Amino acid sequence: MTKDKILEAAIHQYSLHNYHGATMQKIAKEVGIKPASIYFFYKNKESLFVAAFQKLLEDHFKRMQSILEEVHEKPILDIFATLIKGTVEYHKNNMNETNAYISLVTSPPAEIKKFLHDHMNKFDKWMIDSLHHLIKRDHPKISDEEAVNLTRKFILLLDGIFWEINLYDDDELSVQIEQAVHILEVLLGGNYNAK
Amino acid sequence: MTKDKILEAAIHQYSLHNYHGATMQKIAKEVGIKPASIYFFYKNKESLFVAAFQKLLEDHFKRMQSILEEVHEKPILDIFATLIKGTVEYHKNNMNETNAYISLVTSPPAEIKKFLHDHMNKFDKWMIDSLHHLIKRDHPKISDEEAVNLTRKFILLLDGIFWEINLYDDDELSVQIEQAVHILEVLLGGNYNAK
Amino acid sequence: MTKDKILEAAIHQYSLHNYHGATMQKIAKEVGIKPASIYFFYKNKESLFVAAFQKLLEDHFKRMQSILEEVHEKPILDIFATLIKGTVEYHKNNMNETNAYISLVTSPPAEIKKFLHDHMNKFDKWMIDSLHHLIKRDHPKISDEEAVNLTRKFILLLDGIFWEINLYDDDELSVQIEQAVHILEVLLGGNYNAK
Amino acid sequence: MTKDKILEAAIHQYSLHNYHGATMQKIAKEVGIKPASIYFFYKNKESLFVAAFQKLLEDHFKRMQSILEEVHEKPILDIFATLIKGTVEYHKNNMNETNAYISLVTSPPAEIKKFLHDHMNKFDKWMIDSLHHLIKRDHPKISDEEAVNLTRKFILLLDGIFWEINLYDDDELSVQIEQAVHILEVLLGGNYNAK
DNA sequence: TATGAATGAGATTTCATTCAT
DNA sequence: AATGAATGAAATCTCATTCAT
Repeated sequence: MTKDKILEAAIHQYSLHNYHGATMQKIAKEVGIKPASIYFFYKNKESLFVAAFQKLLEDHFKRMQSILEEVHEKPILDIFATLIKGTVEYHKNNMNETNAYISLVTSPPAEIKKFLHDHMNKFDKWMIDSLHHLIKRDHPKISDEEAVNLTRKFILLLDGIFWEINLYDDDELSVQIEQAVHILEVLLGGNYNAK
Repeated sequence: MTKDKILEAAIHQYSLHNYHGATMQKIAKEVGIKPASIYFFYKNKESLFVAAFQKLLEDHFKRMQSILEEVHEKPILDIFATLIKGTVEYHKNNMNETNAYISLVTSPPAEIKKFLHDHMNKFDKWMIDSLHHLIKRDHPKISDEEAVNLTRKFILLLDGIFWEINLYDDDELSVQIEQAVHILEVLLGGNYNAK
Repeated sequence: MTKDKILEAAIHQYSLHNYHGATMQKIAKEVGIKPASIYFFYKNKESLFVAAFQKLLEDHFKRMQSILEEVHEKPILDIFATLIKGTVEYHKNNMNETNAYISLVTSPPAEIKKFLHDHMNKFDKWMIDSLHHLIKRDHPKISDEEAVNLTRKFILLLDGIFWEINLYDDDELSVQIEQAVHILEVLLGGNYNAK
Repeated sequence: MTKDKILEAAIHQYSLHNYHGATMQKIAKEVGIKPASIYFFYKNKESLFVAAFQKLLEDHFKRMQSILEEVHEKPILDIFATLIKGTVEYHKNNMNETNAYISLVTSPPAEIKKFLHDHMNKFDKWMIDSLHHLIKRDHPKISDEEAVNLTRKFILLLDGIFWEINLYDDDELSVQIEQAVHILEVLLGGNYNAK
């Protein structure tokens, strides 16, 4: 559908050139239509990008949910590792969207700032709740506070890996993922010297 | 000096609006000159931004070096903590430059990509070398491999915190910094009898 | 059609002010549109002028062909005279195009140099072939070499007249045309003292 | 002297890009000074070019005079031939100035039109007078009217050759010069028993 | 649904010129 | 005699948008 293709092209162009550089011209060209035609589907550039960003964030959220769903029966360390690897894999396979997502988070256009903040809260809450529940399932003796802190540490590591997707090539990134998993192992098991 | 003021204004406008949104008009206005005057100092927009980005990366590097210099006599855990806090503090105090730095890293203009990559390599190499040396100083029994891995873990945590500067407010960020320091403590065997 | 009107205005402005003086502003004003609209039809100034110059040269060629066609049944001296007078008349009536043509030939923009050279070759070849054939028709005893040289002489005289269109007013030019015709008469007939 | 070098650079740039394209920037660069420095010597662009064009026309005139002076003792046909060859040679060796001269004649800037017209008249008058006198010297029987017409024919041929300097390469031009000389030979009765 | 044609606004850049030094 | 610094004006071109078809 043309409307969806416009959305995808908008995200792609945004990932390449940011808001001001993602021109209606370039978007239209990528879709194979004329700029005037975009206005049949979207009122103007701003509303096109509001729609594009919503799709972007929702896709990202859904993806994270589906990863968690797939692995939620495994032990918590496996879940952690799978989430990290799944995140990396997803972003490697969707660099367009990921770059757009990063640009969006780091310098959101004024119009979408509120929407973005709400989304982030929802996402964080969901992840903390889900992980907290799974930690307690596997390690019933861990206190609530410890479980929360462990979740926070996991998110911190996930954010570190996420940022490093931009900085490192595949091999270096694999090493960093190992480091992250190893940290979680230590935190969960205490069998540090066992490694 | 006008030339330097132009550079700073370019970075500021870049942090606000990215490359295409940082117009010569806005930059000139911020400096208090007319757009045409910029061309006396810089051949064109591209070369202005190449100069701006070089300054940005060099400033960032120098700042990290000076933080490390200030604390290098303390125990390694303090150094880790200070580096993390110093990084956060620096970025909080220089949001212009930080946002510009992030935009630059996530979606660098084609012309500066090589320069950026070289800089990143230099910076990483410097940080790994410096920390490796300090870890061995305080924990002489740690093997080279372990020291390298510890450094990598520290960088991973630092990257996580760095990314979260964008996402969290001050209080939340403090909590995350605590988590990071706690992880490093654990890794260094602080409250782990296992080590 | 707007596209054609732009072309004509470009030629006119070029004849008045040369390439750098023929601004998009002036061209648009002459057409009755805004400068930005030109870019709907032509990618940029350069490609507009490449198109304009092609039209210019083609028009000139076609005109010369049609003159020759009209008179080719008359005796060769009449043909010579008609070609000279036709050339002058055409240029007097199309001073825009003629001035543009001269500017083009004397200082062609780099982009059109090859096209210009090819055109000139084609034009020369056509004129020499056509005239050679007509000379032999009327004066079968003239050798091939003599016919070629006579053609060359005619072209030389035509070029002289052409250049003098710029220098002389109408009366002076008429005198010069007479001189040219007289020379051709002499060359063809040898009855020099007859005049 | 800088003032003269500016003049030469102005002519050169004019020959390359015409009035609007010959910028103070380019002229200054060719001289090796800064644009602002030109204003020490010339009030503004217009007065610089008035001076440049005067020099151009005077140089051209002087050159023609000196050629004539060198050969005025030879027979008239030799004088004709030498003038033609001298003109070509001069222009081939001074393409900068020649192109500037042609541009000037074909599309003079408004400010210099009067000066140009006066110069042309003076030049023509001088050439007609000089040649008329020399024709009568060698061919005392030729009537005044015939002498005038012969001079006109010579000028016509000279103009033809002049225009062809732009169109033909060296070899082709040599052939055309031969044609011109041959015509003059015929007109002077060289190998025509009819006269 | 889609486009051709057009435009106002504004972006980048160039240019002639000025003026203090 | 020459320049560094600056600017108003204008040139080229882009961009979001409109509207009739």
